Amino acid sequence: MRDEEEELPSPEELIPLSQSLITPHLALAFDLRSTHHRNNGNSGHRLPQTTPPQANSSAGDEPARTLKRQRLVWTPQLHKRFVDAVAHIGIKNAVPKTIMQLMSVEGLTRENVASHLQKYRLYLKRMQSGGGGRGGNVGESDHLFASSPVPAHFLQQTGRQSSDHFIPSFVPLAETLQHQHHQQPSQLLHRPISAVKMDQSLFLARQSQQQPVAIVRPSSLHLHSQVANYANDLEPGAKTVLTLFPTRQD
DNA sequence: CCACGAATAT
DNA sequence: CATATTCGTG
Repeated sequence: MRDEEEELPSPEELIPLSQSLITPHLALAFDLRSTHHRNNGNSGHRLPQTTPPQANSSAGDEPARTLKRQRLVWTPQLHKRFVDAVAHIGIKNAVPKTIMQLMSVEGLTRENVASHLQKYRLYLKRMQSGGGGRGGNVGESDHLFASSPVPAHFLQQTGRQSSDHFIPSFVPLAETLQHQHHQQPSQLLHRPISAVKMDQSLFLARQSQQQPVAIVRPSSLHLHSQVANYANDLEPGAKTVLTLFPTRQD
């Protein structure tokens, strides 16, 4: 009944959703002083990321220069959101933009998702290639992906069947989410999250590079209704999947 | 022109 | 190896 996932069920899991990318500055702060729940209260941080390499010098709302986007670190939690999103729109409809919207992670770009999606697909493929057998598939390299259960239907389909079926009506979640509590980005960071964990340090540690890394942390309120719901449904063995999408495989 | 995705670069 | 960026295609 239970799977053997869950590497570190940190409070973050329990915390509602919505995560935001925090700035490199903060990331560095974490890196330097590990165990400190320094009130980063700093909410004034905006993502340097929204910076298209060029143009935009007019509107005056985007810093637009001098800052480049940091490498995004996909934490298990973030990946979970990713998988949840993909699972619910159906892997068939899972394209970067849609996924990005469903995830509702501030600062997440389509490119970020596209890149991750590409890798995720490879992972799924690899998994099929020897899923039950031993032999080199699913190795140590898949840690991240292994941290989230694969919704059962992502695989297979070597043949190309009609997986086109009904797409649940709650798909437009993205928009629902947005008009639910859409707060301004800046406000999201205002929360005095007490549960900020240091797993992030782990990820930072993996980065031997000197480039600043953007990490994510669970933020505060914000969308928790529906997203949370579908997150629960992820558990296999329950009523799950059928409501979500076609379990068409043969 | 935009978005996707495979290939390629860092 | 993980993520970003490029590039061809639809």
